[in-house]
Amino acid sequence: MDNGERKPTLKDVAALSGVSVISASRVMRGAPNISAKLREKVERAAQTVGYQRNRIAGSLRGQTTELIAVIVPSMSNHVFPQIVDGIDDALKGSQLRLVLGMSKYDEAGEAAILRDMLTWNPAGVILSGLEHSDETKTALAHFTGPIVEVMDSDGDAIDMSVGVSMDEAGKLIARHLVDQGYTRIAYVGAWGERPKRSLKRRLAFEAELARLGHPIITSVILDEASSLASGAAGIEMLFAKDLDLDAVFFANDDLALGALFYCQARSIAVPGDIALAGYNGLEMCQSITPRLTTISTPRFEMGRLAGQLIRARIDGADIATRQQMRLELELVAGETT
Amino acid sequence: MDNGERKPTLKDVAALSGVSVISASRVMRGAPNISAKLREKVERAAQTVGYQRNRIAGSLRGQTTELIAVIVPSMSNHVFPQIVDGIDDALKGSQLRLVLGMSKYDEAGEAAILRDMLTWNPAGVILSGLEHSDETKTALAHFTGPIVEVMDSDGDAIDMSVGVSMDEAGKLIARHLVDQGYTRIAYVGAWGERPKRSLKRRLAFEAELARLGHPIITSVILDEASSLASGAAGIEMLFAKDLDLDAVFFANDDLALGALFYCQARSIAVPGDIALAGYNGLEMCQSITPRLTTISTPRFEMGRLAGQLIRARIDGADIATRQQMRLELELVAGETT
DNA sequence: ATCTTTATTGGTAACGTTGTCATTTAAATT
DNA sequence: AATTTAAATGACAACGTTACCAATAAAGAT
Repeated sequence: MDNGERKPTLKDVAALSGVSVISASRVMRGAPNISAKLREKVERAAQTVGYQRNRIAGSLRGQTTELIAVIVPSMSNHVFPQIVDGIDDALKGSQLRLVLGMSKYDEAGEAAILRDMLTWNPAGVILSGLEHSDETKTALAHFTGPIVEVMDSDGDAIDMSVGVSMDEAGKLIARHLVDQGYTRIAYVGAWGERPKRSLKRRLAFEAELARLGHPIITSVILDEASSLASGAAGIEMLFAKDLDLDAVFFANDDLALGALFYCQARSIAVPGDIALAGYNGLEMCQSITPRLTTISTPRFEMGRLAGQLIRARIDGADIATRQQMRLELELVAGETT
Repeated sequence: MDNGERKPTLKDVAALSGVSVISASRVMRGAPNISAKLREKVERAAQTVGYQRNRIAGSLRGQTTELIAVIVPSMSNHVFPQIVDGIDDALKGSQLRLVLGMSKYDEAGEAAILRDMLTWNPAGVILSGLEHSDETKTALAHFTGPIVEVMDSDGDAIDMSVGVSMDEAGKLIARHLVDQGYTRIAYVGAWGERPKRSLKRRLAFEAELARLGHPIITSVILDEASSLASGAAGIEMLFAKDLDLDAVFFANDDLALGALFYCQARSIAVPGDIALAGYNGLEMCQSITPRLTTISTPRFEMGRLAGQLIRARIDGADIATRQQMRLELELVAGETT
């Protein structure tokens, strides 16, 4: 595969087509004011020598890349892949590329990855959530490109943000459960409440329950990561406490589904014996019987908007539209509550 | 946040610490043979001016980046995110970064993204599957770094590969169903059998069924993407044909689960009325009741190995170990067959 | 036919780093 | 103490592109 020779450069293309290097450059990157004749000559020469642009060189000269740094907690999760998919969708058709890093829900990890990514001079940065370590903020202090924080809308963005309200989510579910007549309500979280937005959601949930006169009976926060298995473990733990609960809200659908399957396997009636609700609105929730009550979050859409904001600022560069977008949540009442 | 000044460079660090630029460079990238004194001076100066490496410049000079181009079909899928997670895991601790692209299951799209990515001079490339358009192969013809194709092991790799055998998967399920006494067996695929490896799996499945004396009754290939909903649509379509089937193998777990939920919602007994089997071994399969029979694929592990191969070749550069790794599949017999 | 304006092309330098080779300094050997 | 070897530092050039400005050619205006 390797013919041993070095890659053809603009110089080679220029030489072959008998034009200057700078003209070849202009043709290759589609700059304006190029005659058809010249364009054709250069394109043929490029074809012949097998020229490939060198974005590294271009980026050095131009002092900016077309790379977007994206840092998410993890990909083993149903949420972030869809965010990334949305970002990619928004970037389609541009020359922008995603550089991906995973923080594993660790704030120090996020800062380290971010610092590394900034050495590539990205054109923009996308982070998840609004809570970041001081290190992260310091690293971004001298970054001049657009920054979008995605997921959460309750708080101040470093630059721009696209998210949903954790506060609203907690309240929505609390009201729904009380409306349905449940009074002895519990909560199950996981992974030590990382990221922090799950904590915000829980606090809003608990506050609203209290306000409605049915304060939370107990909240269990597991150490393990969210999974179907830990959801099952969570509800088992609650049952063991013998608290006569009638409803449980879980930090996410994975946990809630795990609990639902746990109940189904043991013939515990849902919602007869216990009502269950989750958060995220995974496709799964609407396909199973009974359908899981949950809050549907616009994951793909958040990613897409984040990508669009970044792109708009890079392209148009027109205004430093420092904005925070809050998207709507939807309570999807299933048959588990 | 933007203080208006340009970013500090090695020149600034060198000036402040009173050493040469090249010495500052050596300290910053941890080159050998540096006196403690010099190192300390430089590091303090770097700290003071807030120096950040510029990998773009370094990459131009060194004619190589530390970027790994990864192209997968999509992220709205349970398979590829885990592959990516595995790759990231393997790259952890190195300076290598993932640049991600999505082909949307389109071969022309793959080639276009790949060409674009190659303009960034990546150190390595990871693709999914072994089937690629000529354009893709042409684009890679002059690429000198390591290339790993992940997912599939039935066929020739461009360079290296890590995958499982589609042929074996098809046979495993065929034998299992026949062993269990099923004789009137059907298949449901989706998304027009993209990527091609699902086709390979089906053909092996059909061939093995025929060999065992119970040729496939019918194979339905849906146009829509795989999802729980399309799985339900698939089995509904089969029932409508009134073929007196006793088992169905689905192209993946999403489809199979969709079919299972469809049956559960309609009190169709599984496996009494119809047996169902999927492919991938998602966590979900083992949590529901009845547990879904499926073939478990080592997704994270495939990604991890792909990352390790790339990393080994880049680091050690030691041998052009042109290898193809085939990982084991495991039939997970659940209660749906 | 001459003068402007605009479209098209070219030349030079610079982006920030590091490979290569040269030089100086320190350590080891005779 | 003189010589050899190794360690530490430095100078220079080059990686391939494009921003900036200058020059030329074409088109339009008078």
